[in-house]
Amino acid sequence: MITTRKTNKRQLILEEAAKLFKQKGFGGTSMRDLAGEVGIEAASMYNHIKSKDEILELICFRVSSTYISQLAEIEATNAPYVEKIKALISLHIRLMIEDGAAVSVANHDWKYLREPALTEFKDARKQYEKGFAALIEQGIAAGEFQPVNVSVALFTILSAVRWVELWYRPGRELSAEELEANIITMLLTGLEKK
Amino acid sequence: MITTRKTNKRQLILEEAAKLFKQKGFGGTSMRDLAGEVGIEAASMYNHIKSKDEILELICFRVSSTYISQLAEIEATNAPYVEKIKALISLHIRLMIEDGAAVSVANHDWKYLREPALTEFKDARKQYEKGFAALIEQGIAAGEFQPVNVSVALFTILSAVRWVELWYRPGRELSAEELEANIITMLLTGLEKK
DNA sequence: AACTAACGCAAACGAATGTTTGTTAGTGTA
DNA sequence: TACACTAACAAACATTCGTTTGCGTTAGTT
Repeated sequence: MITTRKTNKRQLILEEAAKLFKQKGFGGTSMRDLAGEVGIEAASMYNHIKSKDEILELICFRVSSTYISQLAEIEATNAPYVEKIKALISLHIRLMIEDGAAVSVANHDWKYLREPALTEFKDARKQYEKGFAALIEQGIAAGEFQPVNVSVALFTILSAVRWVELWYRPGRELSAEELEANIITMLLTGLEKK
Repeated sequence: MITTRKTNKRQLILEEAAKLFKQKGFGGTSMRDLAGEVGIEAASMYNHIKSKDEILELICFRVSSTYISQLAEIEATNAPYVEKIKALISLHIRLMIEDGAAVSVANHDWKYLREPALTEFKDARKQYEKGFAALIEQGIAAGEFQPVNVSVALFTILSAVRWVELWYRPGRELSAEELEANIITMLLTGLEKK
């Protein structure tokens, strides 16, 4: 029988940590809490991870690098800018639904990262925002979008997509697809009837 | 000379607490940190406040009751629903700019409230959201709005208005009025050019 | 001048924190 | 059989936390 040696317990710790950090915050989650969830003692966790800070770093950077690589893929297509923005909104919603705990942590607890990880993370986020903003800017230049302030458009979209975390639960009123369609309608065509 | 006895130091504590909680989170802010900011020792703060929890409660409920009373005023007018929604968006932006620290705390750290305050706060928020949602629903029924999903519209607006906290600093590119106009355009008429 | 209340401080409290240490049982390999 | 490695544990570590206690000082009141 194959043992569970060289196990994926490290992965389990990261998953449970993301859930707890989302639920109670980084500072509000003790190593003993986390260990309890994993099913071992707090001391035993140090056989699998270096520190509590390392856990936070691993979660945050996995999320940020996912966003950045997906942005690059979308940038590389030659669809209209409307479609690129739709794809980005869709990416955010899908990632939030599939990996909500980790995304939440990257959204809220990144500020507890220690240097140099903190600066690294902020740079990565800025890089992502720059790329996203550029697509909006080019879309305006191409006549596909209204000439709104680019920062306002960018942050409105990024924020609007965050509440999915607070709201979405599997088996709720709206399916993921309907949810996505409604948010895209709201952001691209607005609330007001013309 | 009028003394500073029976002083407003309690108010000062609350203001500094809001700033620190916003900056470092409730759990990340120690009473010693806060005392340092106020200019006294941690022990001395207990001459002015009952506990750290009380500070959080005072901040959160001041914000929530402001929102609720302002919503009631807007509900009472008989402007078109478009104007009511605009007024609500404007309220959120203005409050965030004028009292950003407290609003931030009420948005992020409310989950550290202890019972029964926690339930009270959640009920207040739910009440506010219900009232807001009703205005959107009536606006749709009146033919002023597109028939989007009401929850999606509500949370998109509420979230979109939150990023002002992360972004706005006095003396930045956009004035408060321009900012407000841009966000309203984005939310009511959408990004896409028709 | 005597009293009182407000307000500050230093010191200490127990509890909880992240982490280290020493040890042990089990497993794969030579 | 012998050795190395993995992974678990209990116990203890120093530090930090929110808070309490006791005591001094100051300022307004009688």
